[in-house]
Parts: sequence; C-alpha cells; structure tokens
Amino acid sequence: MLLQIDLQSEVPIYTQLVHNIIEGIARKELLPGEALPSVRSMAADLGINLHTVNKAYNILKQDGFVQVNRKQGAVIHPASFPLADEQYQLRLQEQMRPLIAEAICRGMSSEQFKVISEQIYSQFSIGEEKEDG
Amino acid sequence: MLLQIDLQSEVPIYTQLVHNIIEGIARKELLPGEALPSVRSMAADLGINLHTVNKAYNILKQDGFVQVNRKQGAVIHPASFPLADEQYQLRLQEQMRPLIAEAICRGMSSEQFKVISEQIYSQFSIGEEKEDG
Amino acid sequence: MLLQIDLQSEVPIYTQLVHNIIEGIARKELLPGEALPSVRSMAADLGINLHTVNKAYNILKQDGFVQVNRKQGAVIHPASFPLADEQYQLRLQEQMRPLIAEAICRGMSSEQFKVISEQIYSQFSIGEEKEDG
Amino acid sequence: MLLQIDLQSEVPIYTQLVHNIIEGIARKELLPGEALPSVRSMAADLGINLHTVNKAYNILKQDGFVQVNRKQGAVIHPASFPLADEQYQLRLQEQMRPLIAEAICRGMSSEQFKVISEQIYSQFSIGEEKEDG
DNA sequence: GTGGTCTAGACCACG
DNA sequence: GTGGTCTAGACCACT
Repeated sequence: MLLQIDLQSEVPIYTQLVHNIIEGIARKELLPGEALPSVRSMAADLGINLHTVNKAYNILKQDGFVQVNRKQGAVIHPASFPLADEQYQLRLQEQMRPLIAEAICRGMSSEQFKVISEQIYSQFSIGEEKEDG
Repeated sequence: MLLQIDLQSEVPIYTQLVHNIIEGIARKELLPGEALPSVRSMAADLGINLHTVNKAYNILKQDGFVQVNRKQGAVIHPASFPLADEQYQLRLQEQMRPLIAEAICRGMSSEQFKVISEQIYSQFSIGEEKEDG
Repeated sequence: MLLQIDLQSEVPIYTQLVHNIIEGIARKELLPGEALPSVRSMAADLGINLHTVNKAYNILKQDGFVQVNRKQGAVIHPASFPLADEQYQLRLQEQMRPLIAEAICRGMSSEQFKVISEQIYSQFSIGEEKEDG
Repeated sequence: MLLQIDLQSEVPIYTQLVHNIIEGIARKELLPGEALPSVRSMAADLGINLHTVNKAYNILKQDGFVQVNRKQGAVIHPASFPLADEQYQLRLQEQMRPLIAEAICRGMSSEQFKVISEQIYSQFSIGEEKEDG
C-alpha cells in the first residue's frame, strides 16, 4: 500500500489519509480484515505526527471502514462496509452538484462527464474482471 | 436567484456562495452580462460579512465566471466562460476520485453512479431540452 | 452554568464535560440556542487544555446536542435534540444491564432501583412542574 | 455459563469479563461456592491474555463477589455478597445520572425509563418469580 | 507495543 | 476572536 500525501495541499493531511485508505479499499489493495500500520509507524513512514494519523483512523472507524481492535490496532472492517443508503446518496449528490454545475458552465456534456466517471471507475478495477471469467 | 446559505455547514460560506452562483449560471438563471447584487446588499440579504461576499466574488472573477467593474460591480462574464481544458479535467478527476472510491466501497456500480450524475445534470436543464432539437 | 470537573477521576475530562453539559440541558439551565463559552475561555475557566474542551464539543456536536456555528462558536442545538429511537434504547440497555446486574447481586429490588431512578429524575426537574399549573 | 466478549468494544475486556460474571451471578447461573474456570483455561477459551482474566478475577475478589483460594482457584463467594450500602448507592447514582440526563434530553419520561429498568430486571429473573410466592 | 488521553504551543481559515 | 489543523512530547490503560 503506497500512500501519497501532499503536505502542501489545502486538503488536510488526515483527510488525504482517509481518502488514500478508502481508495486502497476500492482498489482491493486493502482487503477486509487486513491490518493497517500502527499510528506510530505510519506517522513515521509519512513523516507526520501520530495524532494526525490517529484522527484519520478515527474517522474511518466512525464511518465503518475500519475497526480499531484493542490489541491489534486498526484493521480494515472484516465483515461489511457501510451501504449506499439514502442518506449517503443525498450526501453524494450534495458533493457532486457543485462539480457538475461547474462542468456544465464549462460546456461539458453529460456524456463527457460520464466518460470521465467511467475512466475513474476503471482505475479502481484493473485486473479484476478477468479473475471471474 | 435564490441563495441558500447554511451557516452550520462545514463548507465555508464564501465557498457556498461561489457554488450557488455557479449553479445559477448552470441553471441559466444567471445569464451572461447580468449584474450580481452589490457586495453590500448581498451581505445584508444573507446576514453575513461584507468580506465574505467580496471573497466569493474575487474567486469567481479569478476563475473567469464574473467580471468586476468599478461602476457596475460584479456581472456574469458577458463573453466566454472558462473551458473544460486539460488542466480543469485533471482537477475534476482529483475531486471525483475520492467520491467514486467511496461509492465503490459502498457497493455502488458504475451504472448507478452514472444515473445519479444524470439526475443532477437534468436538474440543471429543466425546460431547455428542446433547445438542442 | 456551573461545571464540576474532577481532574483525579478515572473518567476522562472530556467525558465529564460532555456529561456536565448534557445534565445542564436536562436541568434546563442550558436552553436551546444558548451559546456555550468558547473553547479557550472554558479551558481557561477550568484550568484545562483547549483541545480537551474541543473534543467534548465535537462529541456533543456529533451527537446532535450542540451546533458549532462558524462565527458564533458552539451553541445548544436550537431546534431538536436526538430522539430516543430504537438504536438509542438498545445502547441504553447495554449501559444499564451491568449496573442492574450488580444491584441485583447486592440484593436491591426492582422497586428500590426505581426509587433511585425517580430520585435522579426529580433532581433534573426541580421547579418545573409548578410552572405548568 | 456463556461469556460474550466483544474485542471491538470500547469497554476493556477485563471489565466485560467482570460484567459477564456479575450478570451470571444475578441470573443465578453462577451459584455461591461454584468454581470459576481457571485463569488459564478461561484465557484460552476466550483467546485473550492471562493477565486480562487475572485482572478481572482480582477486581471481583476486591469487590467481594469471588474468593480466590490457592487450591480451588476462584470461586463465587460462598457466604455473602456485598450489600447495597450507602456508599454503593452513591456510586450507583453517580453512574446513573449521566444516563438519565441523556434520557431526559431525548424526551424519555420517568415512566418509560422505569419500564426499561423493569425489562432488564426481568431478564435476570426468568423462571424464578414463583420463589417469592 | 498498542491506542487513549492530556498538555502546550503554533499557524491558519473564517468571518 | 472563533474553531480547525498540526506538531511535539508525555503518561497511562490495555493486552
């Protein structure tokens, strides 16, 4: 698992960490039940403070993506991830609306937008479809 | 033009303002050349600080969505909006990637995601489908 | 609002703060919409670190008891408090079960337990019932 | 005696163990004089550390619920359990107050609360109501 | 060795 | 002046 943190970004480090880990899960590089590095070791690896890592882990725990085991530290949630329920879909729409509004202003059609979405989707499923066949 | 500001939101007010105006443009409620309310009146209407409105207008100006004249104040850019160039598309992908990653983790398929995108797109083009025909 | 913090207690300070504020709401000393002290001033008043106060406020925010306004700081949630839904009742039962189990072992009857509950309830509604009459 | 340990819980494992055993006593599944499993076997059964079981047993001993002999190991206190003295009642009230405060905030009446208490009480006395008659 | 808690001090975004 | 973020270092509870 390769984590890419941009210390200069306006996006908070702990948010970047959360995103990185969720993307790792989506890419199936991080599998259910898999242990995450301890806050100390990850902080050392990234050259950041352990509290920053801790905050990211706690957000992921609260969102249901990881469990924080008493002895083992943090592990990817072994059983189930949170579902795409109505509440989530509403939140997603709230997040997408400004992006789509700007896309429209810049003359991007719905089809172009869907192509971009499709591209990103395919980035997360490289080498998967064949395995089922 | 109805502006909806949520003071409890984690999204900064000036960002909400920027989003609201871009959405107004996308919805064609704000037309090229149209004047925006003065900083003072909009701040009074929304019960927020002058600086906040000013900051939003400056961002929109910098992004090329509005022009700021001494006389007229801020107007929707009368000539051209910024294009969906490569730089923009890269930025858009950066913004969409974490959203799509979470959607994948929650079991949302590419098709479902495109349906949601389509829905939002259609919200911005009510009553103008005929224009393409 | 008088806050009583026991620095020697095994209960974390931020938890004591959360309890204190919820009890203040229950006692109607803290009314909906009322502003809480800023994290800095409360931390100074109690002689603790502002981060500890911050953590307490964030928990209360997450639980829906306070709103954190962008300019005003923290205020008691002006509209509605979280409800006693099924999920809450299950959590409450989980918290009560060990207490009641020990009470049973010590020979306390259901009636005695209810008397104690009633006493605590009445501590939160001193001087209220008369106002309705 | 079925012990249910939740490794993901925020409640320390030794505390969960203490609760489980006290609940077993309250449910009369564990009778006075009955031997508890050895530290070693219980730790093995639950897949937890020896020290953790040991700590739980020591707390129970200190509270007067079990006796620890060199030969037999730990046994449920054969003679008398600790009483519901004033000191205990004060502690109980301290533990209940925050729970009741939150219940009040969530709109739960004293009657509703007593119903829940009654339900939990009845869970501990299944099949023994006749003994009082 | 793990995370949890607390302290202290700093800078920044926001309004 | 407000909370948000990050750092640094410390102690403790748990296992």
